[in-house]
Amino acid sequence: MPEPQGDTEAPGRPPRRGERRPTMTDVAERAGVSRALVSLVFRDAPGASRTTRERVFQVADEIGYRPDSAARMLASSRSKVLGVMLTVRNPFHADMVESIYPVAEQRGYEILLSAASPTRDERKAVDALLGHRCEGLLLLGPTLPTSYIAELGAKLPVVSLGRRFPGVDVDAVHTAEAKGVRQAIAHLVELGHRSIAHIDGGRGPGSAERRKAYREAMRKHGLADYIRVLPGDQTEESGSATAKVLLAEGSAMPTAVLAGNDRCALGLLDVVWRAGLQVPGDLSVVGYDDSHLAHLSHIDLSTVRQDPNRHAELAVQCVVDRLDGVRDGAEEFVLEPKLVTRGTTGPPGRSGKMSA
Amino acid sequence: MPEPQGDTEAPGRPPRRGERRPTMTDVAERAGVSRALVSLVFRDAPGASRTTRERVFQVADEIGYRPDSAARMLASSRSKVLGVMLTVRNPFHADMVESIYPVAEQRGYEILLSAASPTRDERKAVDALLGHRCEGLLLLGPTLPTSYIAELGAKLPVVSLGRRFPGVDVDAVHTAEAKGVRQAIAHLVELGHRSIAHIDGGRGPGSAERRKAYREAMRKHGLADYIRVLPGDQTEESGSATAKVLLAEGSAMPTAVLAGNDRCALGLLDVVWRAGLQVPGDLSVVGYDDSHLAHLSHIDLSTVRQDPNRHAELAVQCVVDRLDGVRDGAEEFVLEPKLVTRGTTGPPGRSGKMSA
DNA sequence: GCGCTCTACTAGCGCGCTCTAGTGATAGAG
DNA sequence: CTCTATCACTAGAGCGCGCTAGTAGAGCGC
Repeated sequence: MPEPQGDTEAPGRPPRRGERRPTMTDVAERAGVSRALVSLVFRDAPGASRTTRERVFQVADEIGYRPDSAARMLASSRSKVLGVMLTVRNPFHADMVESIYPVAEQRGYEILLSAASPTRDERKAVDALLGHRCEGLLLLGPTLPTSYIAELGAKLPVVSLGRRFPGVDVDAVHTAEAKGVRQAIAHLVELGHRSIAHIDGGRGPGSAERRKAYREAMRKHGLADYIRVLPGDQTEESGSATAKVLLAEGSAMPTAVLAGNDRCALGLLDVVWRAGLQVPGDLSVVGYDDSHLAHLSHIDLSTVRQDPNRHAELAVQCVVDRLDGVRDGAEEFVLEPKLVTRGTTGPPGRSGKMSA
Repeated sequence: MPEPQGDTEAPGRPPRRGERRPTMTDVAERAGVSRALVSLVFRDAPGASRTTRERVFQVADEIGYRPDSAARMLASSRSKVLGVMLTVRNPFHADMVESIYPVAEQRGYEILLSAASPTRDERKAVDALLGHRCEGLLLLGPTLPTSYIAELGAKLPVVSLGRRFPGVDVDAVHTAEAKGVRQAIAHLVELGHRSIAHIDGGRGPGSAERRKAYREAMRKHGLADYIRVLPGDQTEESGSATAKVLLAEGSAMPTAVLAGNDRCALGLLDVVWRAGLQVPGDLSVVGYDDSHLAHLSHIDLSTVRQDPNRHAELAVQCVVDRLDGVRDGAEEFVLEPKLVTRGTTGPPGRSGKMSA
């Protein structure tokens, strides 16, 4: 029976659930000023006295007025909204989203989240954002084809986090993958490891660079013979699957593994622990991302830190600067990674449980 | 009418950055019909011939027209948008979000995501959604005070997932916590366990019910003396912390644990595995949620399944029905949980590694 | 011819806001 | 006294769309 609306007559009719949401006009009337003045106050624009300002805010609060962003963006043709496309399961994305909110807010932008998932591809997620008039897009680890990214980039400021799109007019923020890998390998070598394997990240962001850097770093340390890239992707599944493969090798297995990312490292660790091996005694493990997972005290994963905060900050700044017309050409922000050594790395010292 | 734009007339070319985005009027002009007709076509309303319909769509496609949701919701005073508040790190939330999208789409609604996090409380997340004119709200495991929920519920249709708010005019979708717990305990008892502990979920959704049900189930099985509720919350940290406490007890530790949720179970498992104990030989573990994590082959967690798909379906239907005026009083949808036995539960049979 | 219905389409108001171009009112400068 | 400057505020035109009321024309029976 309570149908939404449609009958616009009868100004004083008792509205049902949720009474007509108060508008600027309501505030203006109640405060005894013009609608324009209220608008002024809410936009924090100059031209209103202190007292009036306060009264307007007070009245607004009383009647529960809240500016309508739809009308606002229609009228201003600026939405002040940035769209964020993410994969809802990815913990590193979660970290970044958390950081994006405050940074955007400080710059005066709102955030709209749109999730990609197996049943909802990235294109769809982006489409939703565009429909909501986002002025700029932050794409977290996009796997969209370059041509599509280029098309997007032609329409509005776009920044890709974690993946580069060379030759396309789109900004990118990512870490110097090679450096992180070099640090990780150097650390392991210093601890005395020689047989260091790498679980590949597949088509995931940064994987190609990491793979390449791994090979180079190994060669640089004179360990070319130990180079071993295990196929995988950036999921727990691939980590655990690889773990099983390695465990089957018994004493021939590597003494250290550099995983494609933290999730992968996690999957590997679980299986290894479960098999009764000691970490790092029997196997040292290094992750990549330093996502929330790695911090967890029971995991205590050595990993390559990619500062999600800094990523977020740069990405937002990137887009906002472009919107303000500060910058124009595509730019690439390369962040310094940092190896964080925690409890999953140590000298190779077999504990004798190898065939457990 | 100001002329469209001075230097940007070039049909067929994708719009350059900063170029005025095409409107309905543009489509109408180009197709040689009225604006109203275009509107008609895009709303899929009757009153346009097949041929016209097709031409309009084709022209729209050519110039890259995309309906502006802001204008749309302003004009119709219906946004056709449902807001979803979630905790970005929660895997069970991720599962639900994935299911919510298709269900909402099918019902003709869009979804707006807003994340709560340690640095962005739920109120703020909800505020953002309201500002975007959501017609209804889906709150995933809200921890907001009842009074605030009631306030929200008075304004618009709200459904809470996983947490009940008795006495408030707000719908709720949750599983029959007690049943799930009973099943889990029965399963463990049947396997021969007597000393079954429960890690509490703290203030998390469903925790109170689970705790109570645990106590009752234990009593029912004549195991009142073994009742043991360990303080915790619904994070990995609490699982691992509890694991350490239990491990310190040596042979006095319980033979089975019912965790507050899957994340908690995970934290516990990692520590237990790492300590070299066998699961389920030394300890059986049951989670709660059957989130994505539990499925992972290397975890293979026995857990109480809460169907996220069904949750999503019911929740969306709940809100939509209320919006359509089908229903009015607060309703509670209680779903049947289902114990899923996987690899982390088995008969208690100490493997002798207890002091590892 | 007339009225009637049905289909295909159009005119134009207004959703809640922003923003430009104003209006007075007061104050100091010449 | 007039002239300009500044401040506090207002009028009113849209932003892109939905939607109601309307029109034009075709078809049909009488």
